[in-house]
Amino acid sequence: MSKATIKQVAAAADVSTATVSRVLNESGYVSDEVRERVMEAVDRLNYQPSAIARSLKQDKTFMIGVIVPDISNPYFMGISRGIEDVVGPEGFQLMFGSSDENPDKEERLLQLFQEKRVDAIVLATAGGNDGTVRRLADAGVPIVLVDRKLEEDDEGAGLDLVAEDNAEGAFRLASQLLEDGHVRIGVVNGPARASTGRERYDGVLQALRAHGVTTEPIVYNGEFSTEDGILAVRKFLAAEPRPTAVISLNNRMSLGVLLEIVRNGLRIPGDMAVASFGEVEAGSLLKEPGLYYIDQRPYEMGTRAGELLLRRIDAKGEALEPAVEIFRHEVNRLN
Amino acid sequence: MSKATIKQVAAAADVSTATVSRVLNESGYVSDEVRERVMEAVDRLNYQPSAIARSLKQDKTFMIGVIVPDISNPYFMGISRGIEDVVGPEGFQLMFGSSDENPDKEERLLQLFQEKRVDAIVLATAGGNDGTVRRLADAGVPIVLVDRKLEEDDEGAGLDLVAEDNAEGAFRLASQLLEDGHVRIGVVNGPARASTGRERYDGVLQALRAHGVTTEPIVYNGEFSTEDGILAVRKFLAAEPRPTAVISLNNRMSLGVLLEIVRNGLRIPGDMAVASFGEVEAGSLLKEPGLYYIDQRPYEMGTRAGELLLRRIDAKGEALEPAVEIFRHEVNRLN
DNA sequence: TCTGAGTGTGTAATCGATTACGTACTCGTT
DNA sequence: AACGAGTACGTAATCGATTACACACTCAGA
Repeated sequence: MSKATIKQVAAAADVSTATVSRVLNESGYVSDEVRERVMEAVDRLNYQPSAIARSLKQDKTFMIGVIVPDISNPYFMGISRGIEDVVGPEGFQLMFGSSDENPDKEERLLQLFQEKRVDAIVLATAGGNDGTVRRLADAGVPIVLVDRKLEEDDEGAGLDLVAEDNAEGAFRLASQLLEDGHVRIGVVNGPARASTGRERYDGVLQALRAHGVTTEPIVYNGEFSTEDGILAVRKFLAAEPRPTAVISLNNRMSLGVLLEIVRNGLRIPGDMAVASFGEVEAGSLLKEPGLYYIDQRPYEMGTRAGELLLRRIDAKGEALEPAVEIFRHEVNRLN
Repeated sequence: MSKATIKQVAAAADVSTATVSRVLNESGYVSDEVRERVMEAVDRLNYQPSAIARSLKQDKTFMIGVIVPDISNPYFMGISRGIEDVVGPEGFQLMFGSSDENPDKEERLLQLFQEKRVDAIVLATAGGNDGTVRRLADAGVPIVLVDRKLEEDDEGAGLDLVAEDNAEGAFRLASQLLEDGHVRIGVVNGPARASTGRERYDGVLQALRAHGVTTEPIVYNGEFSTEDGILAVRKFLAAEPRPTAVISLNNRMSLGVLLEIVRNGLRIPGDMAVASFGEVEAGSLLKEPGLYYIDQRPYEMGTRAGELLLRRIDAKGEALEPAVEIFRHEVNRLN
């Protein structure tokens, strides 16, 4: 009862495999009578063509590998949805891998995807794999970078790139706190491997300088996890003198920041002001309004990435000049 | 510079393709000298074997299809992590599909996964595809149901099943509210297609009966989305008489419930008590403690599902008697 | 010396599709 | 009547690996 092959269908319908293929793909000429015989055989045998065999012959898998640092982050899920909504209608299926911010795991995924012969790769890199990425690109695998740049180069380094204006966003976010009179600011930063972390932190420093603040900010370096936000707040609360505001450079960490501040019975922004790069879905559960945040547009970034993917896949390896798309944003205040 | 084949490697190392294959798979005998020549050719040509070709020959893709109703729900992400942590070390890669609670989309995914010849399928069904599921199972595709049963049958219907004791959990959850003196309770229910929705709602009804409550609960039927929680609360607040407690039968909807109650300036549980089937990650952001919830154990469910998968894959189509695993839980109170 | 087990390597079939090419028939045109 | 275009279908090569089988050689034990 299992897996019928095209040969069996051909035999059952008393035609050649070529004809069966023609019927199923609606290519070439087939008489109505034969078509019907084939169709009948197809669903009598419950035949499902093997995408494996097809891919081998056609050198096309209709699969797109997506590598993100944290699959449970709504931000990356948003990007994925955007990609899928664009490439899905063209017949492509996404294949996910989460690197968990771990460059080694990311490298394994890149390798795996190449072996699986995905038609293209979307990469939000955890960093540290410039060499592997370049090898793949040289081997002709279409690659679109999202959210994060490679380490070595400041531009997409010859690859398509869809990212955000991190420095500018962080600058504005920090400026808000500064204009509210905060001077001692705790910064919850991500790993230096991630270009987003580096750029956003630079933006904060620039804002401090622009506002004539010379005291060094107190910094916590984490891995973009909720737990990191919690630990950062603990560090800040124990600091002397204690900061009056926290700026968190990633949405997951922001949630941790909020949870820990609330757990300590402090009020936001009364006792501790908070600014977040990225929205916190449940932020409105807070007692009082006043949370500053930058709302990113992951879905739009995803659709744009999807378009770039299709463009590259259509180009079939021909050299295209790399597209770079930078999303800008505004600072918002909750409620 | 692109895609070298095993034939090119063989030529470069001046051996047959069989020998190259033996070197790469460490099977059969190969002399040290030849092995070295081959290895050298492999990385000089930057050769990556084609998983496509291998899969065709070996009838094994090392891919496991995972179909969930909502990929952005941390609950299903937890299950997925559990699965991955068990099957990953055995060389399997997960391939995701989100049905968005849509039976048609789910059917397309089932079909797609069969064509891609995944080695097994994990299904948290949106409902309405009993026929297709059974066809796949008959065709020899190992299938493990998680979280939700098929519609027709009360047991796994001959398939492996990892689920929760929904009726019991909902019974306890509702009982808490009842014991606190609530009589008018708003129930935020999911679609009847989902077995979880049906069973949990039954549990609530049983609790009402057991506590001698005869007034009909006021019910909102949604699709397990956050938006549904919001709409449900609007309905309840407009009802006359207004319920004093809400029980939400799914974590996503619970978040919506909390958000909308807070948005209306009401206190939890003072003005409106809330009980949730499933944890709400950011629940602790609430002003006051008092949220009842059942904490599910998606990760453990995932690992169990992973084990069942491996068992079935190892069995290679031999009939195994179906395993059914039901997780039970306790009611907790936040803070 | 003969035998058989253990090594080392190549030849060719195979997996399940697609597709280039060839053949044959039917018409309408000139 | 000859020709070319359009229609209908089959044969066999092909994609890139794995693997059954065959062959050849080495060496230890009888």
